[in-house]
Amino acid sequence: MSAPAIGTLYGMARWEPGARERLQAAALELYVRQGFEQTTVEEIARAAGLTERTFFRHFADKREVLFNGQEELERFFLDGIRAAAPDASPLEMVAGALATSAGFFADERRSWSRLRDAVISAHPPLKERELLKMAALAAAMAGALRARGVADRAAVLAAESGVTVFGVAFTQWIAEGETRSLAEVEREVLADLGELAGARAAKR
Amino acid sequence: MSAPAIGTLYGMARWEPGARERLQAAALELYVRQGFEQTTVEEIARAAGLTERTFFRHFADKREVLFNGQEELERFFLDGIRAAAPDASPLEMVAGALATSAGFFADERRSWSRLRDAVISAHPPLKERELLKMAALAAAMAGALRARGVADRAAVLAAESGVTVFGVAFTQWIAEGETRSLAEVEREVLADLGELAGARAAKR
DNA sequence: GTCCCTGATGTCAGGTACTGCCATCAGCCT
DNA sequence: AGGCTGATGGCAGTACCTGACATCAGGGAC
Repeated sequence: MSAPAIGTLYGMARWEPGARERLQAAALELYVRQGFEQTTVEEIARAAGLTERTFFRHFADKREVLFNGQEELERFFLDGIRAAAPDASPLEMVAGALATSAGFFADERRSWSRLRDAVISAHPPLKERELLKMAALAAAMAGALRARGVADRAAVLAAESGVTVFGVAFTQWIAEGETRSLAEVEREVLADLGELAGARAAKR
Repeated sequence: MSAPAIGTLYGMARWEPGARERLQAAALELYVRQGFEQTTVEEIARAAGLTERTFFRHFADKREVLFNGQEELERFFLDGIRAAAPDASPLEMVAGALATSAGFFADERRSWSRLRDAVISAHPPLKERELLKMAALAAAMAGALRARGVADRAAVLAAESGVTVFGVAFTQWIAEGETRSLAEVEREVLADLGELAGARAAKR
């Protein structure tokens, strides 16, 4: 259970460290270059200097290799909800989660995110996995909201709306020419949603 | 391209008609009885009196066999949007789509829907496919909203919110003991969403 | 009636994703 | 010195899915 000695000064490890990261980098690169279906797991593994068998020890399947920081992202969102004011409304808690989550996506990540998103959007199997991750995120947020005393129905609706806002904001954040931070865009989209729900006469 | 003679009085067709439906019924039954992963396509095909190869002529993959009426469901939603009043707000158009869509789920379908939903919810691969279908539905609705003059951002938000409401309402509709129609439940959930977005001080 | 076309199905071969099981072997601990 | 640990490799096997070709009843053309 102790952490392995990675890159000590006194000797090479038995294997090149960072196998997992090498696999992820190789997979993204290959998926971009030649498409998801045209890339075999064997190919990815060899590009990372490993075997197919080892690939499946690090990732449950061929898609999962592109979905890593999920637990961490989830932690950001949940922390945001837990840090909300005691008397905040459900949507305010979600707004807090969105604000916190933006910390996960620093500006340096933008172009990498753009690349990754392009690959995922271009391949339905990858899109499916992403949707599942987002659904899990929404479910976790709903749980956190319930833990804060929000009623069941409201918790689910608020959480799902939060994920929707995140998705729309994220798409805008990686759009060509967009320079604002994710947090800024999220605030704008959230405001749009409020306007949409509040408007009774406004169209277009 | 002409319709095949199904069940004429003058002779048996070369093959038992309704192959597609038999495959769907067999698949659902087997998925329920022994689980999705424990069921092979070969098994489904044999249960329907066909071969594995024929299964894949009717359905793109092992999951797709449970997702059939997608185009029809989509048509219901889109018709609802197209039928909305010219001066309706985006959310009102979505409300119209929801109301129309409820026509797709007559009360006789409720227990079948419950069974199908239980299987899908219990198996992540199936859940993934369902999420993809719902995302496609949202995208189609957003397109229909844009065609009605709704701005891009608002169209996407309204469409995604509509799908969220549909999902929550559907879950409630198939809940044990629920007797109201889907349309009624949808109205309630939609009202809850409005309350959530409009409330600035209301909690729990 | 004969011929040919159509279309749903079957058969077969093959590729790829994924899994179970066992072997290997550097580094660490005792 | 010896044994344990843990990441890896090798190999066999199952199941998903596809392409190519064969089969053959029904129906239309003549």
